[in-house]
Amino acid sequence: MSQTPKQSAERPVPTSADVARLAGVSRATVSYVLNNATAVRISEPTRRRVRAAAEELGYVPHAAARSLRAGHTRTVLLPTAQLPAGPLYSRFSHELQWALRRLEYTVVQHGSLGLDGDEAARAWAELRPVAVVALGDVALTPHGVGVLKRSGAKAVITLGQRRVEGAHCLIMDQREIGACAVGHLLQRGRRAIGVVLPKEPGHACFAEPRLEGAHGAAAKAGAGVRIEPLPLSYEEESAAALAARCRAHGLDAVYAYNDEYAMLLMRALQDEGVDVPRQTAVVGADDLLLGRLLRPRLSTVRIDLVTGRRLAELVDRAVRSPGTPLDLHALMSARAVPRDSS
Amino acid sequence: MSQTPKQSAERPVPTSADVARLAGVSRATVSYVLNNATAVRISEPTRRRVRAAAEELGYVPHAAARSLRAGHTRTVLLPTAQLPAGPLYSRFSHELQWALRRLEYTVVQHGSLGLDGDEAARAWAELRPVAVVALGDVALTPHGVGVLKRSGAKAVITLGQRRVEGAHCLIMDQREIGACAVGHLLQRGRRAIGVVLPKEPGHACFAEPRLEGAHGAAAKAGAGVRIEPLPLSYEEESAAALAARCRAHGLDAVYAYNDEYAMLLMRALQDEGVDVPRQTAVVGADDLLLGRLLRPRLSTVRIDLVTGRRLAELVDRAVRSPGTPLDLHALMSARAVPRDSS
DNA sequence: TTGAAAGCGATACCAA
DNA sequence: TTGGTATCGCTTTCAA
Repeated sequence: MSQTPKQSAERPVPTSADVARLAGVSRATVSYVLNNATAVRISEPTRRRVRAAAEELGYVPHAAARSLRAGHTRTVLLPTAQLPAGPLYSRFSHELQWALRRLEYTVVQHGSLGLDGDEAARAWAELRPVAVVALGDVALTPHGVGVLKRSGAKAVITLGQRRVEGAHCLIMDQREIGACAVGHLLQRGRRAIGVVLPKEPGHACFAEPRLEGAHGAAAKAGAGVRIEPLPLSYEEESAAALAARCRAHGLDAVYAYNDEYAMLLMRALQDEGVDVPRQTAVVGADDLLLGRLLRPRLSTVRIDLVTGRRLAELVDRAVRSPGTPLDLHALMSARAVPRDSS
Repeated sequence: MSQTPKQSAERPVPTSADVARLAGVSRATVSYVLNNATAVRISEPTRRRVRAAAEELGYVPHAAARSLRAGHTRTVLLPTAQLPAGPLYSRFSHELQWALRRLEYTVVQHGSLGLDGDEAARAWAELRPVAVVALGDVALTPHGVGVLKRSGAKAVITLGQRRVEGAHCLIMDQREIGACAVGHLLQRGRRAIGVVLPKEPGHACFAEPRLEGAHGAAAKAGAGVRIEPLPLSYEEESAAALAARCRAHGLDAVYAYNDEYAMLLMRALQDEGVDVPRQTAVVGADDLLLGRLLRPRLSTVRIDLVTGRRLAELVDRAVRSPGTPLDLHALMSARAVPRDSS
């Protein structure tokens, strides 16, 4: 009857004014009804008319107009690094997004794409996000933080190694992982320890601090301990070459960055005729299920990361009461899980 | 001098009017200069004054205001499923986002969070996305597509099993993978074939069509071929139990959904004393590097997915010329990679 | 070459 | 209880 489904593809988006016209009320009333405004009492018949009109026209409010008027958004911006890292990280990021959505935030992913830190911050600020959560090694300068805050960001949170002035910083000390792995190997009596550094660029921001942690643990153990950085790309050939070098270097243990690289290297060592763990111990990190399937079972470092949900709550708190510092202890913890490869 | 850095944290976001005031010009001129308008000639001194003023105030344009005025956005909305699937998928999704950003789109992730298909579509339409790319098994009805298109979406693209009326549909036929795996096993003379179905919910939308494809291949091979669905959760205990059942069922081959589940099951079979591939062949899918490290090396189905970059180009084309159909052949292809486990 | 002003869509104040 | 209207920040025609 009153519908015109044939034109539906052509008809432009109805606005609240269209709804008002159809319902025979003012735009103000439409707004009150559709937003369930409590400060104003609208009669039940009017409410019904408005709702019916909105329904009939297929009215959908315009988020940009609303937030322009409101002066703020519910956008949480997640700057994304170039390359994805492992499964742990990817799960965490998904969890975080899901939890933020649950809290009624709109999640916007935004890579910097070669812009330098401050240009990127400017680009992000155009969206007027209420919060920015920088996960990886995203370049964020104090100036960038200032731009974002001035543009309305209630919270700028970084999750990483470095502390950035002006931002809430949740430090995730990857060094602990390297220290943990090497600590374990030292305890097992190993003294010449290789540390794998993935050649794939996305891993650098994790790999470097882990190596640093390894060095730290070695230094603490005193002289007579050697740490050897070992670049490795995620391919069988590279692993085979490295396995040969391990033997040549006389290493009696390797901490292989994470379980995937560890599995790769362990296989290459075995193919090279090296007895694991007798001659060379191998330790990974992440405690992947797959590591348990190898023989010998892969020793690893279990990383307990804060859940995405927990971080989302923190973001929410920071947004609601800016200024108060975030207290997040135990953001990340690591502990060695000895199995059979070390 | 003219700066007031102390107040920078308090000072509200400068608008183009502030820039205009400081530069001693009108807002129109500011807009012209900052957008490099070609239709209008502004004198060089004026340009300089405007730029300097913008710089000094730290002016950042307001994206919402701009798109409100423009009547459209550059937002591409990616509805996200509840749970992340494997590494292939995750890499693809990252690639896509990156490529879209490169094409100057703003990527917004937006889960449906328990809303039904049409409510979700309404929520998405509030953002007035110029395109919607639904990757997984996102519930999108013809009505939902209508809402989105009427709200200004130039392209609604689904990438999945089902065709949705009104949307550009890129069909990714997962059945091909199951068919490929089972076809390979049949060729190897196997006749009683188990097909693993992950119990983890995020995989259902891939697993079911793969099973269907397996059935199809079996049917084509004629009678005497048996397909047995095997639920498995991603844990060692579950795998051990399943391995025992495999033996009891007298299966001579298993297609294990993907390489991760295959690795898990293969180990359980071996622990159970089953000779792989002699007694039971095992095939995975995804061609993960790790599968090659096992002994026997894991046979697999290699899946060649369209690159994220390619899909991003397609989205861009659909946005620029709506109406024209998308031609994407070879969206996905699968082929068996026989190694030693089958 | 520049400025004044209309208007994008939604909201909230003030009157009626 | 409801309606008129100013406003958010920006772009773009039309005049000057």
